[in-house]
Amino acid sequence: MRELTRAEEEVMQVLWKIRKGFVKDILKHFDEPKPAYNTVSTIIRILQDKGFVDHKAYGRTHEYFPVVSKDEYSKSHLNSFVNDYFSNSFEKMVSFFAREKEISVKEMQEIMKIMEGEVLKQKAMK
Amino acid sequence: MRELTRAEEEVMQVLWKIRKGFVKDILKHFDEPKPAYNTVSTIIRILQDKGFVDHKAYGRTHEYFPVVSKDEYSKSHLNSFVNDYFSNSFEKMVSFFAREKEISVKEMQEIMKIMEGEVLKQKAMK
DNA sequence: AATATATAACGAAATGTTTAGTTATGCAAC
DNA sequence: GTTGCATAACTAAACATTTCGTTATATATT
Repeated sequence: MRELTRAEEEVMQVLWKIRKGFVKDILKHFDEPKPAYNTVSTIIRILQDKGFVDHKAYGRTHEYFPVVSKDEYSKSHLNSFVNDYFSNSFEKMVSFFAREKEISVKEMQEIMKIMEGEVLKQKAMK
Repeated sequence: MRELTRAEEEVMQVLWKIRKGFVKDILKHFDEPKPAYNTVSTIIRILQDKGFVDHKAYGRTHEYFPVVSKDEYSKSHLNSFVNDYFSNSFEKMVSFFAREKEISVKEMQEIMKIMEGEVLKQKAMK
């Protein structure tokens, strides 16, 4: 999957949040100082070319929506990251962060509970 | 922390791997088609300006080494990612990937073992 | 010392990204 | 229908990144 540049990513984050919208809707969600209308419009056009968004036309105005979901992009992005920084081992990545104490005991236990649930689900499927 | 561009990141990956080296050493670790010597040299200079590497001079030749460790950069990069894509919740990120079945039962159990170890360590410290 | 070699610094061209002015077109208000 | 308004398309300029040829300089070789 192509990578998003900084500006493109910001537009995508808005679209993922609002699900669909016209350029002016997207613009509303930018913090000050807001970029010019045309700046957002151009980025949207690039995102269309790259296949990240598409639009539905109402006469001359276009309502844009994501074609690539935030989940899909997250997945691809994190997989590359884990590949480049943790020799493709998700396990190494998680344990690195556990050791770095970025996550508290409570959080770790919460994660473990979720993972136990997944383990059971997968076993049940056999 | 500043972000690394694509080309910069590739040079850093080599430096992190070899720990220190002259431009020609870095060049050796690139896959074909290798970039020109000067391309790597220029990128190294940019990385020095950005504070990611420094060098030790032996007369006119420079031996380069990372100033920012791979761990530091990983940490900063993943924190931004988790912030942007999982509302800053590491837990959400892990459980998303568990659900996506990107990790096998075996791997999850391994991660759980590591995390249990961390939980115990942290409790012991109290 | 003269020449060759290796290196970093410099400069510049090619490419990619970001920003926004200008233009053309359709729609609404009059 | 003419005017004004909103919009997307087009265009171009500013800026950033990537690539590498050229140059200057130090060191090694003869």
